[in-house]
Amino acid sequence: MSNATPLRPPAFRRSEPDARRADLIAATARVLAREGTGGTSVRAIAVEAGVSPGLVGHYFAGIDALVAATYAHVEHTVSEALDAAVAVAGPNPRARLDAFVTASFSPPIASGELLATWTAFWSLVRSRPDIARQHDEQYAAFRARLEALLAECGLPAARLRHAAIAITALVDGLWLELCLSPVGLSPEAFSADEAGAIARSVLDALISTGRSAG
Amino acid sequence: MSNATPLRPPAFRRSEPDARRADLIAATARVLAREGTGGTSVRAIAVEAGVSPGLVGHYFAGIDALVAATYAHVEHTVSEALDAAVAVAGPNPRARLDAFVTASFSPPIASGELLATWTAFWSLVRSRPDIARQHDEQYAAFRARLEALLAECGLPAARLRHAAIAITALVDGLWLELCLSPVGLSPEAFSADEAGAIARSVLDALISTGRSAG
DNA sequence: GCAGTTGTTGTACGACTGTCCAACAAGCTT
DNA sequence: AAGCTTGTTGGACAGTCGTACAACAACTGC
Repeated sequence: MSNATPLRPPAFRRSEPDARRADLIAATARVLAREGTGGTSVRAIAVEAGVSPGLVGHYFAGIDALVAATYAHVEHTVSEALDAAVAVAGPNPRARLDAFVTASFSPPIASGELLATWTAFWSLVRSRPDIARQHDEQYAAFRARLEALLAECGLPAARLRHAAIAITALVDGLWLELCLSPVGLSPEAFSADEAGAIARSVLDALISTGRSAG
Repeated sequence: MSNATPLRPPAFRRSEPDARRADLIAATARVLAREGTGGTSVRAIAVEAGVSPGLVGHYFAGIDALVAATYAHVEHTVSEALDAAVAVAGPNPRARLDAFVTASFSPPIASGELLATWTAFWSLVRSRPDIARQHDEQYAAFRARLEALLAECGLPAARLRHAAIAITALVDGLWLELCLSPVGLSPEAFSADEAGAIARSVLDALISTGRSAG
């Protein structure tokens, strides 16, 4: 007998709070992508993360808070992808703007898998003031970046706000429809390339109008 | 003793199937508006409609089918409101287009109460092929009407498709943000009037570009 | 090696979900 | 007035939901 108490592997591993939080958020994003809003529950997330269901409650006040944190994380990923696309576009202002909208309709941003995260979050905005505030902040940040890019292109300051709202809405609307109707499934659907071309042509129209008339 | 069997009012009233269907759909719309997506259940809808919960299953295959029917009905209402706005705008093509976008941001279309119906529907699109088809059809109809209005304005046929996609996305994006951030609650939020002005200025840019360049 | 800390487990709990169906009754037909 | 059709009821059903909590165990510091 070499060992009276057979040494078995640990039943679980401890994690640093931040790492575990990140794990749970990533698991939530995967479940939302795979199962959709309706199939996303505390238990499904716990299984996906390989932890006990009780742990979710230990790190997040509730399922709503977890969804909100997941939205914040996904939006952060999107922001980084957009910044990276703008950075590689070089110094030309218009090229940077084009890179911004093109990236908005390319993976990993334009992916039907992200849609459930957005709809789940939107469902909470109207009933939860704290989540409404989170939405406002993230929307404001998104619009501010677009305003900066438009300012670089020489758009007069007086038109910046409306132009940024317009392009944000245009990109959001195209992105939403792109996620809802992936090309190939429906005969009328437009492709990511088309969405980019459309957004760029609206940018053309807005910027040239601004220059000739303002 | 006037009556051995006291005559009591009927315990319930029968309805024509179509009328009852319409009642249930209207009740679903109200519950979605009041309680949000999360609070919308078969029982809540039955209470709102003043019927027994079992009746819901008698008329609709499931809660998903009822949500889809509610979406179809609300979108029909929206379409009629848009048509009415265009009709009263008179014969001038550009005035008709302006009326279209202005109405898109006015009651009863731009109302936060409608948002839950849309998010609930969007949540079903990716997992239910039949609902995806319904979305494609209603989106195509929406875009077709916009194409007709743009054609009246003299936009060349080659640019009609992209212009209609652009304006549809722009209006959708503005509408969504308008519902998510009612002006007054957030300092940066834009108003319905602003949304209309923004959409009309993009129309200006698109149409004038089309005329001068092609 | 032995506490002490605390991340983690697993389950119990009550409330709620969607679906189903046998019994009932409203209103039309005869 | 009696019968029939069928819209309607109301509860049963199995399942899932989110949350709470006592017990357990992995790791830290001693």
